[in-house]
Amino acid sequence: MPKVIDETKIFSAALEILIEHGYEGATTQKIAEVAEVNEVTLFRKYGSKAGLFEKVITHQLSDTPLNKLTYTGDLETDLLAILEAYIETNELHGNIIPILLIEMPRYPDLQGSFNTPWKNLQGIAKIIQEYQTQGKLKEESPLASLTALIGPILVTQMLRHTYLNIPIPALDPQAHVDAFLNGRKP
Amino acid sequence: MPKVIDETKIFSAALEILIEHGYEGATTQKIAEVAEVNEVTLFRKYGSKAGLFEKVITHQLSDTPLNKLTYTGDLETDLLAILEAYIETNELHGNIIPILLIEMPRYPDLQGSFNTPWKNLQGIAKIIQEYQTQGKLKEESPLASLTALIGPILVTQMLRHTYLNIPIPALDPQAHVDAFLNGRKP
DNA sequence: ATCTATTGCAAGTCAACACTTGCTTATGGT
DNA sequence: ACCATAAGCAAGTGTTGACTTGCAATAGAT
Repeated sequence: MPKVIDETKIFSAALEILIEHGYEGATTQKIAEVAEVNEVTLFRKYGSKAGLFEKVITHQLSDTPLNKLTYTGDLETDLLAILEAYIETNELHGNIIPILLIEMPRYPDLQGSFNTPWKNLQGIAKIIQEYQTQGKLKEESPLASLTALIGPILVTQMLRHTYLNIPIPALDPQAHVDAFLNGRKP
Repeated sequence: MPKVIDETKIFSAALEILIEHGYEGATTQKIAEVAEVNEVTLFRKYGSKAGLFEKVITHQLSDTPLNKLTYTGDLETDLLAILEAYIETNELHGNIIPILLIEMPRYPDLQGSFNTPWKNLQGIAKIIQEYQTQGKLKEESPLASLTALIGPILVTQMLRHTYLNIPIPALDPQAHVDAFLNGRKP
């Protein structure tokens, strides 16, 4: 009955369910229920499920800690900031990055939606490249450095989300940065 | 009309489709079509879709390069072998590890199926632990070392499977092992 | 040659999902 | 006070998916 509904509630509900159940599993019914709006409203506002998720992903992922990162000139500080931003993002929306990476190729509808998170990653690659040209970091594809930096956390958190009965130790950002730097001195 | 059908054909078809389309997207129709058997046969032999996939995963993943790895005493050789086994496994069945990691928590049916690949990972952790106790590798949770070793390839290959229009450089195993070792000297 | 187990085939059931339509209701702007 | 707009509600459509059933065909073991 209200004239205007809370769109952010729709967005956060949709993202939450996407993360938990995947794109197929994120049914419009469930989203409507969690967001406390009528299912029909979703179609009237966004046209289709794909249209909804395009807005959801761009909106919800446009202000993660990951795109507030900047180049400071202090390599170790920046690497730590990158790691912690990634961890925080994943704590906010559990495991969103690998989930998008897996689901994207399956559903072409989602392809456009990945532009936002992808720009974040490219921004980080730029920061790394800066340090490379300064000779503070080994010369290699910045994406290679980025995957070396982020890969281990990503896997650790994926393992932790599987709810296996085996305890997965949390990754220590400082130790990881140290190891990364030792391996990547020019 | 034949009396006995080729079960391995069913298994490989099912795994291939699982990888490409996920668990939900791997419909019994598609599997039957690719495996060239009647859909009804699947239900008669395996009872349900979940039952089918339990057999599929244990069978198809019980002889990957990943569980032929052994401790040789030469650290660098073994690390390289681990990396290459992982890469080969993923080339055989595209990206299977992260896909299972993502899909498992969604479908409890799959939980049992992950036992086989999980044992592989634990076997590798054992090898790493051996080198740690010998003082050839930094002491830390073997799983932490393992994720540091495998994480970067896993992410690289996930990115390559997204078919973004951005070229993702392949990871150089030797360079990665070198960096890993530099970072993990005791 | 015969019997039996395994498969194919056709048809169907039941549920869920994306999406639509027609109508009503309330609210905010004027 | 009024009206346009946005939302709710009920019902329905068409499709697809997992799974079932009944029957016919065939190949292997005896």
